[in-house]
Amino acid sequence: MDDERRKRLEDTTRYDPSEVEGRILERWLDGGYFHPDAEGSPDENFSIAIPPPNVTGALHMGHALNGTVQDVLTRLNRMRGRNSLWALGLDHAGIATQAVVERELGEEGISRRDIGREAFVERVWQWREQYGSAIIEQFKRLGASCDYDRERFTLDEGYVRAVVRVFVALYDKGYIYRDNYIVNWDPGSRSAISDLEVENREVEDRLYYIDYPLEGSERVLTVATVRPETMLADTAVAVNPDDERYGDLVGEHCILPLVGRRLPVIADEHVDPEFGTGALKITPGHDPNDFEIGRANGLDEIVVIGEDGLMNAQAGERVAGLSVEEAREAVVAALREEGRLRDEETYLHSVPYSHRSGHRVEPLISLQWFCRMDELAKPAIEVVERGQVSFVPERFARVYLEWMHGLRPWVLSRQLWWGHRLPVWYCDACEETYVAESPPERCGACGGELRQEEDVLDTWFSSALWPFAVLGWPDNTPELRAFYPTDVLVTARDIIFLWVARMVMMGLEFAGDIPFDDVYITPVIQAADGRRMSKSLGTGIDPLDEIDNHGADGVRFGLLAMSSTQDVRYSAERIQQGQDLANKLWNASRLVLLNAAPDNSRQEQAPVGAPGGTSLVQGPPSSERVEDRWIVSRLQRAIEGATASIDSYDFAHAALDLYDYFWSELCDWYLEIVKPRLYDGDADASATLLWVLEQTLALIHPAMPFVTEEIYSYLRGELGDDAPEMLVVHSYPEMDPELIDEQAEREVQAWIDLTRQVRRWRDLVGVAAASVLPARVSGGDATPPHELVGRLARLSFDGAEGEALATFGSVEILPSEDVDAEQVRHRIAERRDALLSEVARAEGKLSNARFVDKAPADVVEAERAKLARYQAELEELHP
RNA sequence: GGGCGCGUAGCUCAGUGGGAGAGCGCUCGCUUCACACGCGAGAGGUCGCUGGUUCGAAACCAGCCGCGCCCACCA
Repeated sequence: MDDERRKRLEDTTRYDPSEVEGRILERWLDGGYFHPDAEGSPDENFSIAIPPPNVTGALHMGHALNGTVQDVLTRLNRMRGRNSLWALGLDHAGIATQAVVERELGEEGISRRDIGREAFVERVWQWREQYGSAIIEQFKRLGASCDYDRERFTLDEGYVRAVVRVFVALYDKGYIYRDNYIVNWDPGSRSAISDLEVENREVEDRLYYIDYPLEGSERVLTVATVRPETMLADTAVAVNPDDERYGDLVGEHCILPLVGRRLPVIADEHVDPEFGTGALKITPGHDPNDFEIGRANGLDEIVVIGEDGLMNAQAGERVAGLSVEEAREAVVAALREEGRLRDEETYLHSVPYSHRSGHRVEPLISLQWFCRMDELAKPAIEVVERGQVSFVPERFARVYLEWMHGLRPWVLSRQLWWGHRLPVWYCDACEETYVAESPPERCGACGGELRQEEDVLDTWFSSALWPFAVLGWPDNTPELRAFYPTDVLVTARDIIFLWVARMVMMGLEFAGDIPFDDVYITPVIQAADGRRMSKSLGTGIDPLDEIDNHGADGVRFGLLAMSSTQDVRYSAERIQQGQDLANKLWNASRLVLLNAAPDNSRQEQAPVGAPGGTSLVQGPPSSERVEDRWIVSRLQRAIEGATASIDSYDFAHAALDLYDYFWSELCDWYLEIVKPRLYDGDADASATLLWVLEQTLALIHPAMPFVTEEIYSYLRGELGDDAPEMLVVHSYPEMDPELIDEQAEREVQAWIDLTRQVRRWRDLVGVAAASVLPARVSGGDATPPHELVGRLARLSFDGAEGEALATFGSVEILPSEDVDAEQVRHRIAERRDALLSEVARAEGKLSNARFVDKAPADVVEAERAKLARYQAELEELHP
């Protein structure tokens, strides 16, 4: 370390993330550490495909958590010597992106239709060029070690080929087809949307009871509906086949009020006799349920609401051109006028809304492209049932499987401009349809001109190909060969159906293998008050602000520490804890780096041949001192625990256990114990400290990469020339059972217990903190560990005499003017009471014959040992 | 209607069959030569309720109460 660096280390008593993070990131990027060669096999290598953020996106807490988790896994595996790729890219996000650019146009007072499709799409591309990399820069600030040199976009030229290839193949298999079918129509985006893009909201509506007169009779059939305007498209009335009230009417006809159409009365199981009047008006054109009934009974399908959300000509002169709401009022008014409205009441029920636009979904029959899912689902179900793809937490596997078993066809086409245009061409002259990767010049049947389908694909169609398309499929690229299948998918539970399930299906169908082995579902981070984090509610917290205020390491640690198998509330305290930890790491390292005297003679045994050439340069220290063996042993425990936790995706325990090891064991005890030796230039202490620090930094690096890398830049000079250039490619510590030293652990734990007992006693009897109390070792000299306990608990063993005030093990505290005798008596009385009650508890348990007989022997034995300990302490207690 | 998850210290959460834990907050004491983003000590809990299983339950089982989420075509 040169003088300037040393000076800086000495002067910087507070770790400043904002000064460090930018230049560390730059060194990582310049070093190419995130850009693996496409070599080796998927089994040897490690890979993750990032859930591609929307180009319109800004980093939110979900990304921050999700990104941190993926980065921990990627960095850990990279350090383990596996060739590791975190594949990066952005999603074109059809509706979202189109909406952003449309809004921008709107501010200029123009609509997308004013400028036309080509110009509009051009405009979106411009927008993407200008703003589309914002979120990528934000991921960098988090420290995400993605491969920024292999960025993909779901509308890249290669990606388009992948989408077209898949569409055509599914069409050729007969899975993709075009049909007139009832769909969820979103009047907001003016497009069909899939079932998954619909959310149900509780809404208070009015339920109207309408009399439908029976043909040739005075009787009426009363139906109940919340959508009276759709009666204009009614084509039947249905009753339950077992409903005795109406059994005689099945086969008869009603006359539709206002319209006069004859409606057959049919019987259908779907009708609930308990609801309303037990008679259901059937509107196949505007209700999914009625649509099914209609198809089953061969009913006419009439559509009265257009894709513009207005009543169409079919609805009749009276209401044509009106909005749905206006039409409802008009229809109700007309019914009332004709005396057909029997009753109305308020009614609370769930109503479909578009997840995207927020508009109330209008079910209607429309000509769209669909994909059958049943065949694709079968193998995707099997791989999860077999555990070939496993979910963490496990319960999500059931969620996945339940959904997969009831899959309905997927509406693929969207009436948007931004997206993958369907590879479908029509000949207007002869109505021929061509579905192909590239269309023929002219219609093969009649020679007419071909016109490409205007619709684009659901964004999730291209997303479904992500794990292999991001690696270059359909080309047989080196990346595909080296990194597919990926190891793990890290995502949120709300897109298990939309995305995860479809990736499994498409991966199996087109890439010939599962897309990932594990699916780790992250918790949803709620606002601190338990509400959803959202911009509109004002409950969102910007991760970038948090990084500004607490550093990326603090944010990462906090997110890991607060994560769980269930949803969590955002914890500012955990972030602060992470920031404090970074500072503590920095300062503890300063202590070591500024005082350790490296013993270069110990650097010869550099293990070679570790994968990736990133071996530890120093072997473990060989000190015989108990405390040195203790910290080395405790480090092994920390390695074992953290590794096991991360490998089972338990990030909170990994983070908190590392915190505990570092702060409570390494700093609070080992550093305090070893300080005098360190200042004296003790070679064993220095060697142990440097080695433990190196290991600890490596251990914590995946979670807190910046601060550990910064410290490593100072440490590296102490390690010798073989040390890896940067910590990011340092080998990850492995637990060495040889270094576990139970005897040292017991011994030092006893010192710690003793020290704490003395400190507690001092505090309770009110001794001033600075006072050094006279003490004596019963039956011996003040040798270690008493010397040590004396230093840590401020005792002096300088041969004073007198009757002991208190005894802790072999340490006797002697009277002095600093101790208030009255307080001591009081304290002793309290302790006696506590011990007596513990003794009573233990004796009670042990005198219970059933306990002694039935409990395992070791449990009984442990209880006896406790009792003995309490009784011994009682005897030692001074009167 | 079905399913899932959760009720543990003032707050946010760990703990899943043998003496109730962490972080923050709180109290007391410390400018102890790495760190006041610090050091030492402490207070604080009928583990939602009721029953059951067990020698022993915060944990396992059943029921109930409360909260949250997902799925579902009762108009």
